Amino acid sequence: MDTPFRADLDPKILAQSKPITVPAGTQIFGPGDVCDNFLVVLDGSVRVEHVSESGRTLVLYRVRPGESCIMTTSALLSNNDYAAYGLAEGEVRALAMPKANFGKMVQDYHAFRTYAFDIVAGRMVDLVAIIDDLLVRKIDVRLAGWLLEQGQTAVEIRTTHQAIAHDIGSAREVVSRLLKEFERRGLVALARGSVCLTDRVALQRLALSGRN
Amino acid sequence: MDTPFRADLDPKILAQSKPITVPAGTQIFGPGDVCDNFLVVLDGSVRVEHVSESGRTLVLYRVRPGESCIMTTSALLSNNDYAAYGLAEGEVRALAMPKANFGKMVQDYHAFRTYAFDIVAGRMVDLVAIIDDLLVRKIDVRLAGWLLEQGQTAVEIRTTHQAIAHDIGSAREVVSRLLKEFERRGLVALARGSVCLTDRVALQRLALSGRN
DNA sequence: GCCGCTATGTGACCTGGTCACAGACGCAAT
DNA sequence: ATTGCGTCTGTGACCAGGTCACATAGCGGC
Repeated sequence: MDTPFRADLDPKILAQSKPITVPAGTQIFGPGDVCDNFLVVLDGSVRVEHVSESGRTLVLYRVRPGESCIMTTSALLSNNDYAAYGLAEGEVRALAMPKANFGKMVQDYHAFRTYAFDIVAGRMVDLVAIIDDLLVRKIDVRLAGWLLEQGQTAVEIRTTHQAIAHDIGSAREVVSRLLKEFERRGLVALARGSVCLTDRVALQRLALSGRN
Repeated sequence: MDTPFRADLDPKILAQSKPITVPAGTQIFGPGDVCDNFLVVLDGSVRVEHVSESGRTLVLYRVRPGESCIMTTSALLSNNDYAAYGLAEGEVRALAMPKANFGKMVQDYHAFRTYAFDIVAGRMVDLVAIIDDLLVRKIDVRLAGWLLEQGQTAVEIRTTHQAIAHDIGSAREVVSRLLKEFERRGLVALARGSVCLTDRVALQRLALSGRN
């Protein structure tokens, strides 16, 4: 995906925002970091996690190609320090724009402003969706949805129950139990470190059942 | 509280954003509404509630004097329709700024931009705090915190268990049970439609116990 | 008083998070 | 291959809290 405002980029500013590449697993930003760049992800994705006061971590959302870490940026622009980590999932290529240039862009380009608002609003919606999920959606439904999302391209998903639990905001034991149950019902096949989707249709049905 | 960017207001724009007053209980905006004004609350507060697909409602945050409904505004600016209600709690006085003027302000005034980012970042933090609460904070702790917050000025809080439950994202029965328990322990005194705080210190201790 | 409405109390039940611990698998060193 | 260790997975017991069903209690209008 291309950055949607690319056509509007001032060549001078574009020249000043350099492309960067970070290896998989890098912590791109952390709580307390001073972030003086506005990042637009070009390739790969950045997982943004919140760290609660109790030390528990929770996946808030993922920054995908064409999107930006504007939450952190705006948090820092507004002197609101915000306890979140950004972790590179896979190798990440991104465009780094110095803070000053970001300000100029917001000021000068209507399209860029709209883009920024889009991102912010999208994040808001993400967060509210999480709240919604936590309050009303059953975990089996969330799990089924997660499996389908991860398994769009391949049948096998390589991950651990622990990681899944972390992603959907639940506990490892619960995920283990549910996956076992799914396996009993023939929806998935389990192996150490992997889950294979064997009945997407049934999973789909389950995932959608919580939506109405 | 005064709007913090007042000094920066272009007189022409200020002239175009008219003060409005709405009576208590008014629904200021609702899902599907076209919001073509940027609102800054001057007096009173606006409760913003999200409506989940299942029909359940949840209090997201309150817009207090000096703050604005920018979430909805930004959602609309970015063509992201967002299922939320805004309800006037008490009589609300506000400054309504037409959308076009808002755009101009963002473009022209650095201080206004910062203000806008502040609000957005603040809302983000609010939402994340809710998620945090839902995941880790025990309900008795949340209830104690809520009681202290509401009872800052008076000893008696006039409300129903149902309303409290709605506010802290729990169920009426749970609130009833906990309040009864609090009463047994001498922290509060209960009557139909009211809760009196009788031992703030103990409540404080309880409210803080979940924070570390 | 009586009626009707809303607020509150309570028990039974279910989901899901926590704790404790037991296996099972995978890999490396010997 | 065997042993050992670390990680991943399975499982039972328990608890907090949400849901359901219904009982009761306060309060205003008649």
